[in-house]
Amino acid sequence: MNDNELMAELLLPDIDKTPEYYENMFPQRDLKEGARVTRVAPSPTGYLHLGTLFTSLVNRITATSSEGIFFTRIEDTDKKREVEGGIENIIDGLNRFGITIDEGFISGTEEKGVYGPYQQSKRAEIYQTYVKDLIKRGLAYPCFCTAEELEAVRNIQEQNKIRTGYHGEYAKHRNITYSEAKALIDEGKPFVVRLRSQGNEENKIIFEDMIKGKIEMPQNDEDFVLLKSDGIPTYHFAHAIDDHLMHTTHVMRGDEWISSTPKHIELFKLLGFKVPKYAHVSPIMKLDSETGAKRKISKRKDPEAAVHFFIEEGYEPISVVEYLMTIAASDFEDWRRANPDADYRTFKFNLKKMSVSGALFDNVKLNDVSKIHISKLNSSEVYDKVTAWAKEFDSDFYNILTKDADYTKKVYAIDRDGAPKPRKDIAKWNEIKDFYSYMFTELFVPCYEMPENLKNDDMKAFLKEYITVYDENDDRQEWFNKIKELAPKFGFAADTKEYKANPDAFKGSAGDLSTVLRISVTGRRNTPDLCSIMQVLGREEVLRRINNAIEVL
RNA sequence: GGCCCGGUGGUCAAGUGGCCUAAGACACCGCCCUUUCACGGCGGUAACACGAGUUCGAAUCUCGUCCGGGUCACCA
Repeated sequence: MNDNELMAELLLPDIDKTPEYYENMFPQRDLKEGARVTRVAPSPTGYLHLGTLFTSLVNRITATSSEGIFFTRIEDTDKKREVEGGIENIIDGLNRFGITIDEGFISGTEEKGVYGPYQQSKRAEIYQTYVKDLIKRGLAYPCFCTAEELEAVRNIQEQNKIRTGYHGEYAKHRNITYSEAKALIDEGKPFVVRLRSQGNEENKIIFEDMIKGKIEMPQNDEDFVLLKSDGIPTYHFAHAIDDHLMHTTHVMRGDEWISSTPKHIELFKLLGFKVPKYAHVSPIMKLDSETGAKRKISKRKDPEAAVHFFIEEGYEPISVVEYLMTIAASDFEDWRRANPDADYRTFKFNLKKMSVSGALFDNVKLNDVSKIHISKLNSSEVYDKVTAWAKEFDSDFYNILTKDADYTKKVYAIDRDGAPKPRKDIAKWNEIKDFYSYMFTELFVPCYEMPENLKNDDMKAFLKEYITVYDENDDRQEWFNKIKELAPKFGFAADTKEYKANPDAFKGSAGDLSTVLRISVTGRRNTPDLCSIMQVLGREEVLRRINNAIEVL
């Protein structure tokens, strides 16, 4: 055995397999020409982040539009940051937003597919096998530096304005010999395994990013860590091994990874792997309320960073996804207009149409997308969704809604079922409670703020007269005709045009009178069609409310 | 600070040297429709960061400046 082989045995004595073993175990995928294999590789450190949802969507749709595979892989190599239930949070979140998973973790506990395990903490032996091979080939070595030593070196580098990092003359153990290493290990010193980088900072590396285009950077020359002292790999190494063995064709990830891509490319080449295509996705930004600056959306500062926020607010998952699609593909909105009812998954997604710079998260636009979606739902769909939401987040409201399901559905049917132009006014379910409060006696709060240009006596007289002609069976036309017929009796114009042509001749118009009625019945100036509201409310309740108004005025 | 990436209306953006007197969407404003609101229709306000250069011609190519973002870990 030569020194490198001795070193490999010294460092990883228990590893008895070779890379070939795994190469044979995970052969090429059998997919059609051009099929793209993509993945999302989250760390189970908390809730599903908006950015993760976004990149997952992009990965998913890229795979879908090429009839490829989209899989999940859990990057749990950092025990310190791991959170209880982290895998469930993320995978269930993805499922909830309709991001289907072909392979890998498909729920918090179930794995699917033959390229696993899909959890890095369970792949230690695989990584170590490849590391051992690298050591044998003289491309990796042990480093015994402590955190303090590394820190000290960095300080010196900073003082002397030298690029920080473990490279060149600052790579203390780069030339360590077998016997030196053996002595240290016999002393029980912990070590990491570092790459013996073959790169040179003077040389440029050029790679084609599928979103950003050509990127030119200095080659990596840092002897970065491959295996941490606990034998678990760093992200960089795990990425190279996993995406090679799982045959990922397109690595699409957040653009914070651009700067380490030269490391990854060096690894792929040294390992003899085919370098995947890279696509770096721009982050979703937000305007910082304090500084006014545009910055990456942050889990700590922004509630909407955790995707669960949208669920709590009562957004439809599909609305959020559709909104994200408008950010992901600049031609998506045009497509959507041309295909208003098509499933977004049939949209032909093109990475080239992705924005190079980060988009500001636009809640107003999200609401617009969401309103359009909800306007297409019928009353029983709305009923199902609202009650499901309320059951989870507003139990008082849930009880009110379900007390009389048929009644509640009738409420949602107003201006919706069969309406030629359905209302576009609800963006999320938590708005419903307030929006329709007057339809539920438990929530109704009377309010008699009448138009200022009208006299109380006139309004009172009108309402008194109105209840004598009111018929709950009137259709929309008859209903309004009655108000129009009453109008002249009190000095109001029956016709709006008539009133506008000669406003001084009247106290107001029939429109003003219907406003009086509207406020009496609902406590609001603005509501959906009043005639329908009164029909749903029923004669008894309507009369009760009008009589109350007469009393108060 | 080094290294990357970016900068078109308030926002998302189209744009690949002449078709740009710069598209569209959201938001905003006005008018119309109208029982209110919403919807819908019509119209409007509003942008190529700045400076040089290349060119007959630049939002588009080059350089510089400024601004913004990312990254420099035994974190991902």
